[in-house]
Amino acid sequence: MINMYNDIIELSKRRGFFWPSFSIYGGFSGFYDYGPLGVLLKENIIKLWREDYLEDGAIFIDTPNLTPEPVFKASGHIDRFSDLACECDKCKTKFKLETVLKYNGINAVPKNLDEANEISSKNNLKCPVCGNIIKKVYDFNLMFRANDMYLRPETAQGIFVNFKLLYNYNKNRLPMIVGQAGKGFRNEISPRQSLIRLKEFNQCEIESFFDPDSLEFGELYDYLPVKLLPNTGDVYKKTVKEAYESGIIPNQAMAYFVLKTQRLLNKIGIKNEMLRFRQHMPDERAHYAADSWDAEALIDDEWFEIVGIANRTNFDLTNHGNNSSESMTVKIGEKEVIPYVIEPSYGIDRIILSVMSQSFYKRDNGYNVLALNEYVAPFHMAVFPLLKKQKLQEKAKELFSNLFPKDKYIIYDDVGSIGKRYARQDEIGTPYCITIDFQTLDDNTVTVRFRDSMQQKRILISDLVSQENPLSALNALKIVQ
RNA sequence: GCGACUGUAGUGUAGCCUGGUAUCACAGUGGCUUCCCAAGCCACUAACCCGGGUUCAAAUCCCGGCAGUCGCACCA
Repeated sequence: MINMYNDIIELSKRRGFFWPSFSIYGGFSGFYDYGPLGVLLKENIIKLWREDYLEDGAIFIDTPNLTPEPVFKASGHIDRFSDLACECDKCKTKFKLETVLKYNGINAVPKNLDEANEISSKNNLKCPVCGNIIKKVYDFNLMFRANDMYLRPETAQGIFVNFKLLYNYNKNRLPMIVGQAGKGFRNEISPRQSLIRLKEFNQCEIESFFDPDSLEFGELYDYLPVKLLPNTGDVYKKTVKEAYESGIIPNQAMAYFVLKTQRLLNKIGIKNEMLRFRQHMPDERAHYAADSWDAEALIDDEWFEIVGIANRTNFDLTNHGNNSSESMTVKIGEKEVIPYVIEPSYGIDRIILSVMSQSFYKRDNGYNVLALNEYVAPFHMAVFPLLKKQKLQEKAKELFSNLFPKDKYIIYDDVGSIGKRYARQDEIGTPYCITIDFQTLDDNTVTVRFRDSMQQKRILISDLVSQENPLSALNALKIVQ
């Protein structure tokens, strides 16, 4: 990695997409702020996600970040969302306990701290680094604790604990698709790479509930072939539909969400050739998952997980049913079942970084361009007076206020020269710039300048402001051009 | 968390070795210019990561902390 990535980090800070949090106090790793442009970009992405799932009849909720202990006791996060770890007294190196056991030729797999301590006291565990005997064994949980509560490591549990209310809302029908956009928190040991590994991050999760006997949803349709890496080691480039039909993706609902995710990510701006789906190896899966496929995006030359699509079976509902006062059983016809869950979980911060990185390029003259598409670009268009002349400024402001009621994502700029303003908009991804010049004062025409081709076209102001949607008028103009 | 390297205006940097409070560019503000791809000129604003030590004097040398990059480990 690191070429384009560095440019993105620098651009983001300078222009206001994102930057490290709390930097006036020396910084604090694992936390990032979204700036004025980043907020717009993020909201646009979440909006695409929400609208895409509304198409499937999804419903959405919003639940607390702080969550009481019993919820995570039931979900398995208290016991299993942690690593047994140990530390060498002498050289202070910390290890996963598993690593030290392997090093010492011990095959036992302790399930909890008691078992781990027992193994540790019966064997002399040598430190792989200095050879000293390791005594200190402890449990490192990846959740943040706040008094007797935990900050949720995923938004999903907020949906599971509300299953019955949601099911009732949904008129007792399956499949049921429920989404939540919100924050998740993980105590990462070493946060790295800006938005890639954050301690506090943005998630958009979908929990889709099914009759366990029919893990089927929607219709698979033909779409672009995409790289698929099942855990057999094979590599395919196929449409998702073909992958399902040839058994590479094991169930229809999983295939449906892989396909949906591919299309959504493409729409957001992840390039299809820089996207792949990789199935987890069995030992790689989360404690709740029976099968998992990650969508991975290419940033420079490294692949990063941006979406995880997991088959959670009825693991969560069964556990909440057993540990709470609520039964999670539903009646379908004659049978009583606990629904199965397929979960596509979107890491918004990573998606943002991927989109920016994949959209970024330098022109021959060295100037930056962020070729964001109109769905996610913070601003749709910019309006300029050619010069800082009162008559041009007035005319430009007039055009701005006529366009604004129809599209709020417009920016007015008269700072610096016209060339600088074009360059500035290129760098923040604005697809169209509209310039008022001296000719405008005579014939009410303006120039429209296209970000990607840098070409211009002159049109009548009235042809633009008479449109219900000026952006689509500009899109049409681009196609004609 | 370990190791190596690093930390100077909003951004990117020079200065650090060989101590004397800081260079340049871009961005920003004001002014002049009929100027369509980061134009020019003038003026202004703006920084030595934090703490301690050595010294008459520390951006510079020493120690500690914090943060970043890379490598190892970690990534449910």
